[in-house]
Amino acid sequence: MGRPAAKHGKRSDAQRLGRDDWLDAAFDAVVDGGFDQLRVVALAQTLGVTRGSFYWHFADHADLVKVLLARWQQREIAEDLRIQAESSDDPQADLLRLLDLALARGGADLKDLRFELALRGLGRRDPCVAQMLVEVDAARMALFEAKFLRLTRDVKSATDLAALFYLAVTGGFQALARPNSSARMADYIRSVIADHLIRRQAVAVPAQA
Amino acid sequence: MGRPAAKHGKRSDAQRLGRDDWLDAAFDAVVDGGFDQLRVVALAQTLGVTRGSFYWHFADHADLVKVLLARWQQREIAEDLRIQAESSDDPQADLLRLLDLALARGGADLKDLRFELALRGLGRRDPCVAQMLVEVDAARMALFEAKFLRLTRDVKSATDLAALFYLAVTGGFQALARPNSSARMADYIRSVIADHLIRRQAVAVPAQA
DNA sequence: GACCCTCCATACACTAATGCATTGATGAAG
DNA sequence: CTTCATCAATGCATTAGTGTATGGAGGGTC
Repeated sequence: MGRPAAKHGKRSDAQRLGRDDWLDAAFDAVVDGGFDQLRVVALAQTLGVTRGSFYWHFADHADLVKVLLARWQQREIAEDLRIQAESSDDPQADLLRLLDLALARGGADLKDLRFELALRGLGRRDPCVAQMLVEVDAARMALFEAKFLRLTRDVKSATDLAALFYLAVTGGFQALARPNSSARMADYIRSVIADHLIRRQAVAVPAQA
Repeated sequence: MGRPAAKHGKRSDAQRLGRDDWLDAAFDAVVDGGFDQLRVVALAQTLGVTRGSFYWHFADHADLVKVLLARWQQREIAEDLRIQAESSDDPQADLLRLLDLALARGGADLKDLRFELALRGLGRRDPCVAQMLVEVDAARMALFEAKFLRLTRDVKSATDLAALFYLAVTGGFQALARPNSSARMADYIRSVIADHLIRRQAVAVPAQA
């Protein structure tokens, strides 16, 4: 069954594990199982080592979660900055690109998307996590508002559209993250949001006013 | 600490528990904690009895979940029919009422809303639960589509608007179910959806065509 | 008052998972 | 070659939670 091959310290084959290996495994475990199913025994098994290794890298289970969350937030901030830098002079195209990016998070297996939903589940109980999510949401909303503002030239409707846009995307997460969710579904959600919340607003500003 | 007051069969005071008492307690436990935190020991403690009682009413933990899910689905179907019966001749007013109903689920503490989110979390892993949710969603969508169809008179846009409406409402669940979610937030979400997805469509059909 | 049905307590066995201490292997630096 | 930091295995103690068997207590019924 592929057990550790020998008794004691047998891992000379250069697949020694680092902190990130554990974090990656934890990420995957959360993706399909949620934070409540995060078990260090399970991680150790998938990594092919015993728990003894874990407690060298992390203080305890809570520490793992803390670090995992911190890493996610860091990446989220980085992603945010990256997107902000890639802003073009066509807000409509930018919004469509943002929409694609959001609905395809984590590639075909939607890992990032599922992770974020698990995270929001955790945030429903842990006020600290909830606070983090509020900040992330605020940052994203700021992005959307800026884009919509250049489309509509009106603060009120830009704010509203950004909110509605984010609500719909969040709702789309729910729909896409379930098993057997087809790619057709993703395309439909994408087209509906694009048609009714992005392209429709463009009639007010023909090309670039 | 208010222990059972004596040793053995001390519950003559007419607070003998029935199956529904356990289900109600389980519902509350899921509302704040999710399905993964559902523990029969915890339920027994909140009900002031030992687990011995539980295993009289239910075969095991899985049985509890099964029955709880069935009861939820039944109530959901009943609610659906009730709403369908209360249909007026003003689709716009109906939609606004539906919106209010959806965003206020479970009263001020949003119990139903939080339960449904926990359920969707479960559905992400259990294909059987996912299937049930698909059916519930389809039923709700049918309702929305019917209303929007009377507003827009166009099948395509009615379908799209219903989908977008449901996406936004689902997204609203996420935003409202977190701790410290203000009533102002609920009002804002409600107004945004109403303004942009319901009232805006009414210009196409002035009063009743 | 014998009988049964419903609900609950108690006790026990079992599993899963954590946390920690100790020991051991490995490779790099000196 | 020794030393040292890093990573991993093992074993043990502990906790939490489940499931089950058994034996009631209480009340209704004939």
